[in-house]
Amino acid sequence: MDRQASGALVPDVTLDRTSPVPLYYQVATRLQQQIEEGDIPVGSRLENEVELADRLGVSRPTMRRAISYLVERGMLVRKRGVGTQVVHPKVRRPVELSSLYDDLLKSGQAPRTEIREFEVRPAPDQIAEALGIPFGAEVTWIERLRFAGDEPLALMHNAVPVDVIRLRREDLERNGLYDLLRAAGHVPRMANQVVGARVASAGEARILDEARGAPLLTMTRTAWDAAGKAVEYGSHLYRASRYSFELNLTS
Amino acid sequence: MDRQASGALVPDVTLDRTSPVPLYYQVATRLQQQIEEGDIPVGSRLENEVELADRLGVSRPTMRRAISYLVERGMLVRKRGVGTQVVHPKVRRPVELSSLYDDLLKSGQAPRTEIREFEVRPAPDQIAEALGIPFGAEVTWIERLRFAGDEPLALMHNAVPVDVIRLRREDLERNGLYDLLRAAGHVPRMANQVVGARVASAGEARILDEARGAPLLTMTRTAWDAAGKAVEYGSHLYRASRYSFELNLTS
DNA sequence: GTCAATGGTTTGTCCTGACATATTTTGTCA
DNA sequence: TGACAAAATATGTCAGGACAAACCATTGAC
Repeated sequence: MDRQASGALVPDVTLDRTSPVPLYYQVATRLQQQIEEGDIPVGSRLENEVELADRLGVSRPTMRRAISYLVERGMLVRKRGVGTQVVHPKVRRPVELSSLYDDLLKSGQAPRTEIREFEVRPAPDQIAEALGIPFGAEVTWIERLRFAGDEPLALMHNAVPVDVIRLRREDLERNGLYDLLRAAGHVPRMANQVVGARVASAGEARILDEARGAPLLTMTRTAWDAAGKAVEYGSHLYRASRYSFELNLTS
Repeated sequence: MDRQASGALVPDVTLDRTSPVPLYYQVATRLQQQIEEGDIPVGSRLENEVELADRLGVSRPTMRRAISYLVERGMLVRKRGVGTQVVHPKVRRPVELSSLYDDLLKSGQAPRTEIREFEVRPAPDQIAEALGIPFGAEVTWIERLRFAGDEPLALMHNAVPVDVIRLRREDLERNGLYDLLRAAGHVPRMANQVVGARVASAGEARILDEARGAPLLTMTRTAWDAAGKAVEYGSHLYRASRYSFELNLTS
């Protein structure tokens, strides 16, 4: 019997030690590729850490770190005394903080944005509190109507502190708010969302091209960047007939 | 000038090296306590890793691991060349996979459950597919009406594969489904949720004590345990007038 | 024949040591 | 005084070794 029997064969990978990309990350990325492409089948056991590290020419801590990375992302499961297994792809999808604009782009629909209101003004108390900024601090206040194709989809209200990013109307027409925030270095990393439902008022129904009394999804959100700075407050209305939230959660 | 000036003082902690609890976890837990109790103020910089490790009598990798643990939970932020800072508590809440039952308990309301249907039967094709089990495999099928106080709150439908847990009607009346799953060793770790809205049919309105046409929140969810085994499928209806989802997301 | 002990395999934890790299501060020179 | 260079400081990465603990399968005793 030979060591190969102990686990699925992980193909050799070429590592670049001169690259600024960390070794553990290179290993993790190749491993992920091979899993996604099916070179390492779902449910199969990997070779043990020591052998793997040996064969790839890295130390065991580095190998462990690469594996840990994939374990945290839900692709692998480790069991002490047993080994490391590839889990089912269904469970693998990463949690993502995405905006409606991103979602539409990904699903192949053409997002279009009509800006109905755009002004810099002091934040209302309730919003200042949600953002954790002083009462009366200035924010950019936006009302946008988001279309998918020709159909209106969502009526969105946002407040962004002016010291986070100086928004311009033109940029907002072409890009999603989250793209602009990311580009400005304020990557949204955490968010608190409340999702509810109510029926449309007459005015809302007219704007969204729905009947009065139609069900609407409501979402209010506060988002923070990695440093804990509040970057966005949003209060949105979605047509329930055309949109629903898809979420992937991890404990 | 003395080294103490380099960062906030982290009080000494007592570590138990004979305990089965890992050192890094002991360190992380004490650190978390001190942050939560305000001993280490929000926004302050910690001492550098080497000093901290030195003073607590652990190696730097162990210290780093403890800090990394808190960084992943969003309590600390590290910047290379700068230091480690305590972030604002608002951002800190951990992502949790909780059930409605848990949520109600936490918010101090008294949850009560009326079981309207309970049977073991072959899974409908659509549900079998969501769970990733063979067509016709047996599941426990449940319809429950959940009350908060005296008011009906949600009408819940669930399917749980029989090989995951053998549910009993009595247990479900006293406990939430997630508690039972946890106790059986199938801790829900990942979930895919779709949240939408629609108006109540006449039958649904009668059960939920709402008017016909009242807005309802809909949620369908599939949950998996750490090993990637599907443990639960749920399709729920919530009264929008009495309930909304609160979510904490991390990228 | 059944149950308990045992040994091998594998991951989990922890240590020491070293060098790399990003950032800020200090110091020097024009 | 201003700009650039160098040093100090902090986290990031990587190696190699050692022991602990959980799990599984086999062996052995009753």
